[in-house]
Amino acid sequence: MGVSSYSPAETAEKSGFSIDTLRYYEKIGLLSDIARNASGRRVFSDDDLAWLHMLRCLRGTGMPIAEMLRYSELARGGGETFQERLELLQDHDRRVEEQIAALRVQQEQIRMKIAYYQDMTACEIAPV
Amino acid sequence: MGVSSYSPAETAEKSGFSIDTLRYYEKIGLLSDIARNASGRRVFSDDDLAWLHMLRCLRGTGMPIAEMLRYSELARGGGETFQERLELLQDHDRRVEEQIAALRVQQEQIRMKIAYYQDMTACEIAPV
DNA sequence: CTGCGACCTGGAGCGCGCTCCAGGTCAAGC
DNA sequence: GCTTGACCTGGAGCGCGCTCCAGGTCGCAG
Repeated sequence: MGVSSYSPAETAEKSGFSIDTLRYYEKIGLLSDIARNASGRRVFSDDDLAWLHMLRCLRGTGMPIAEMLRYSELARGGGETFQERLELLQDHDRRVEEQIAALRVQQEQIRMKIAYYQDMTACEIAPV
Repeated sequence: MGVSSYSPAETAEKSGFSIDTLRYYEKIGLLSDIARNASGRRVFSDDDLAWLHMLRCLRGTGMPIAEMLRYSELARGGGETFQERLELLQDHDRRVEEQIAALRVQQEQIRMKIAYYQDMTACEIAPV
């Protein structure tokens, strides 16, 4: 069972965001209500980590900060906003799908080039 | 049969790069020996378009400009550099593969969230 | 001969997403 | 009591990859 309370350094390590980025995200409103201890230092909870994990998925799949901001505003809005959050994620999912498809197509071209160079270097190594 | 000679505007349209980007690429050395007509305007050939297509694949799969520069230096080096070009592309291909795999994993998480919201909104629409 | 529009150049500016810095606070260890 | 080190703040700076701008040239249509 985890401790359910994490220092900035631990949170950075677990979330994959740097401490600076965590502070930045709090500043711009991607992270809200991060607890503080008596001396004003941030104390992250398991919920915060779960939220950071979600942010990581969104960023990692190319969602711009502005849209993540929209999503976190919705998340603060409670159950009223489930439908909107759903639509936002579905739109994003579609873009991710397109992104992967485009990568595959371009990767295929690159692999054709690789095959070409393999032929070329094979010729050099064992000519005629 | 194509005309095999293209204005900057045509080239931009066909390659998907903006005219400004084409100029920028020439300036930094990603494009070399672009022909000029009598009045100093760029004239792109089918070879140039093929090269731009390759650049598009590389950029589109996330290769940084610095590495594309390395690749174009090698390309200028002739047959001597096939082996190096091959290795560069193979390394990149591996990174693209990892990138796609990472996208898939994160997409899966997002889809779990989508499923969750779908349950939630289903409940709201038809409660109890 | 004039106007227009596509093009040229060098260089400044921009948007994004962090990343770094100076100067300060606090708690624990020696 | 003093040092150390993790943390705090507001704000400046940065790297990347373009994108835009001012001022100029050229060739063709009217």
